[in-house]
Amino acid sequence: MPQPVIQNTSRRFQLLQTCGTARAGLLHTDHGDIPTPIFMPVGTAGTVKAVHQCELRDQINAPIILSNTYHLYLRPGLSTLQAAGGLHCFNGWDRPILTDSGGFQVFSLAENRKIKEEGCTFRSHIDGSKHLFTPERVIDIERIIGADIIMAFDECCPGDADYAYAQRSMQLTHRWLDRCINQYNATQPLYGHHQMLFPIVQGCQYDELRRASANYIASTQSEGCAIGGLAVGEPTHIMYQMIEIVNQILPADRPRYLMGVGTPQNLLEAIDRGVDMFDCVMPTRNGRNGLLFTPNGTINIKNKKWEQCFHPIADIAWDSFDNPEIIQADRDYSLAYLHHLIRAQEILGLQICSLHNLAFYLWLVKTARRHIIEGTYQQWKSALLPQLDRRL
RNA sequence: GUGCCCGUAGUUCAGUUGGUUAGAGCGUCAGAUUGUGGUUCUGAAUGUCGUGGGUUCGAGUCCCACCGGGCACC
Repeated sequence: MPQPVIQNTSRRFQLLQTCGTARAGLLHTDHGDIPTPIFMPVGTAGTVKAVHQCELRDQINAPIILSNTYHLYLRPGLSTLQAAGGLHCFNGWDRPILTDSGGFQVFSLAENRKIKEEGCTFRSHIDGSKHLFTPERVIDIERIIGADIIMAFDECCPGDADYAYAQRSMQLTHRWLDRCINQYNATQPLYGHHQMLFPIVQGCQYDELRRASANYIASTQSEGCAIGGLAVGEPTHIMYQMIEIVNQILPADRPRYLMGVGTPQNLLEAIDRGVDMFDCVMPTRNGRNGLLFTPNGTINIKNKKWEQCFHPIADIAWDSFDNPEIIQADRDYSLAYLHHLIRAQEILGLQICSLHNLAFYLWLVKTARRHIIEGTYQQWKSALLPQLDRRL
């Protein structure tokens, strides 16, 4: 049986400039354009935790957010999402959305999973009920959610898997991808805007498998390609090596999305190796735990040293960096106050840290993009990396 | 005034017929967190065992006095 190919695709990605292997581009969706490289805030349950849509839009100008098929399917459920007219109408976000397929939850909720050729059975973390995700079912669900970019259903292999397991897992992911593509071709968007299907490269930490998977994904004619199964326990230099191998194969005229990554340093290195899109829970989850990312290093706001530091957040976080778009919260609130809010587990503390970190991540990719266009990316990266490693 | 109960880490408490270096939860101080459960995990610090005396090879534990808290009765 020949490998199925995605139909009704068009050129939605413009590669504008390269600097070494780093790329600056523009991805067009029916809900707006996305400059790349880009970081996509994670909004698992249809909301970026602790952040208002208006803050995402007006204060930090996030062009796209991510949401999760697995979580939305369980709650609020498909009938509500369909009745609402899709997730854009439901949550009021009128810019692009990307939905993850639930493949990662199969991996991360390992106790409850059972993977078969047909698909994956799992138990709900909410009420313990049993469910079956098949590639066809996941595409149907992603049609109902209505994101602009939808991810194929894959198996995310553990970072330390042996070759035999990694190979079987990759082959299963490819067979599931064929079924995703067939279902995608056989169905239509429900809400009148185009949905791009991104397949996912797997292959764990094995060069040969990564090459095979990248070639398979490249031949699908998809409008974008994702790299999965990284930052799952393997050493960082292996991750970078896998990115290099895969990006030598993936077509240059399509955006490349590195799933679930990562630290600010990871982003800079991956951008340098030709990655265009990122998502990660790190800025929001670590923010809720009181860790602030800044261009001068990280701040653990829970540390006693901040107890009576009455300077505005911006004075320390953005010291010696010229950023005209510093969020108002960074100017309004002191580190001492934020220290108090986080220790008192006040909701406002989670909001400030989450928004601050997302603002920083978006500043990082925006500034990276400017330096790619100006041809100074590598120098800028080399100067910034040691700063990011600092602890304030 | 009399009788009874209690006093152990910042806090709430455990601590065997007296037996190695007195423990736990929470808190504190740090660290981790990579396609999100405001989650979870890891490490560290912290004791005049109310005070003083006694018995004993050995006392948080038994005895006496005192101090502090609580309850009941007069």
